[in-house]
Amino acid sequence: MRLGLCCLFINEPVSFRTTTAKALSALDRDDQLHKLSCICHDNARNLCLALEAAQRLGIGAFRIMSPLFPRMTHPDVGYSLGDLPDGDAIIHLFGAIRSFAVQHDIRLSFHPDQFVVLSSPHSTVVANSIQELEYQSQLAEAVGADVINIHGGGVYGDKSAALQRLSRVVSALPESVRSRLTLENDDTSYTVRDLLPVCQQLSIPLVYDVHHHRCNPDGLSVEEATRLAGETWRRVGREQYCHLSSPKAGWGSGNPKPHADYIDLADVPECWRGREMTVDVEAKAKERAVVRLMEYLGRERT
DNA sequence: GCATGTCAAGTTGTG
DNA sequence: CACAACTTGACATGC
Repeated sequence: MRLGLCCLFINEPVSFRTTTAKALSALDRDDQLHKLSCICHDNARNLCLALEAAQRLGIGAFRIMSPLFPRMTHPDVGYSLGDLPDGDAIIHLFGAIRSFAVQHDIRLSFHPDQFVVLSSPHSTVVANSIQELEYQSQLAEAVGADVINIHGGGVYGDKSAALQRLSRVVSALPESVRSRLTLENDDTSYTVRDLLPVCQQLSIPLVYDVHHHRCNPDGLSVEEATRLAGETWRRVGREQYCHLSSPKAGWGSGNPKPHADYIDLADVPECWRGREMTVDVEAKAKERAVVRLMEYLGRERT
């Protein structure tokens, strides 16, 4: 089991910067690009630091923050890598990141946020989503990330119609996006059972989030969901990817959806132990939670 | 300096 | 019907 960290560290000196469209809009274009260039360059350097820290801690995967290049697809202040004064230096850093990740076998992924909705009935929402996916696939290509993971999106009162729209949009995506795209079961709308047919039909792997499955069950057992999702990965010859978290308020009462600081060992499925797979740890205590889980699992084995 | 409100985008579910 | 949750800062502003 390869354990992964999501986006941030709490104890390591790694931080990512961002900016807002509003702040940028007060500047003229040259100043905008200068500011963005500094931020992107900084973020690329911090991504190097992140991978070095991950390697040192024995973390085997890292999810890269969506706004690594903030506001890149914004209609007013958007830009491309070539527009940035430090573009060449950034490309150089990306090459270094890529080879470091390969050398130390750190798997990289992207997880666009909730605004990427391919099942939407609104064509502008879908068009913006595709543009965002193209941006992320460009970065993914540059740093060697093999996964861009998204949710099914909204239901709009008719799940099968929404799934049909999703299928149609996914099958028409550019190859640079499609070859990395994965679908994940969520905690309100789309379950493993809902997404499996789409994934099977389009040869898109399914990221199995066991916490979402427990919050939003579909009749499949954890073992069945793990196996069925695993087949979508085997079919494309890639290592299975799963997500894991523990409920902040426990399973007993209240809302189990918010994530706890650490992973409760009891929430790690029995059938995952010793299995060849990547597991992103979604926990508030970030790298400390990953390290603690590694220690738990290691201790358990002896 | 430090605290606080704000930030592109979508959808669902709750109060 | 309005607003928080998702997930979470970091930045900009104002004291």
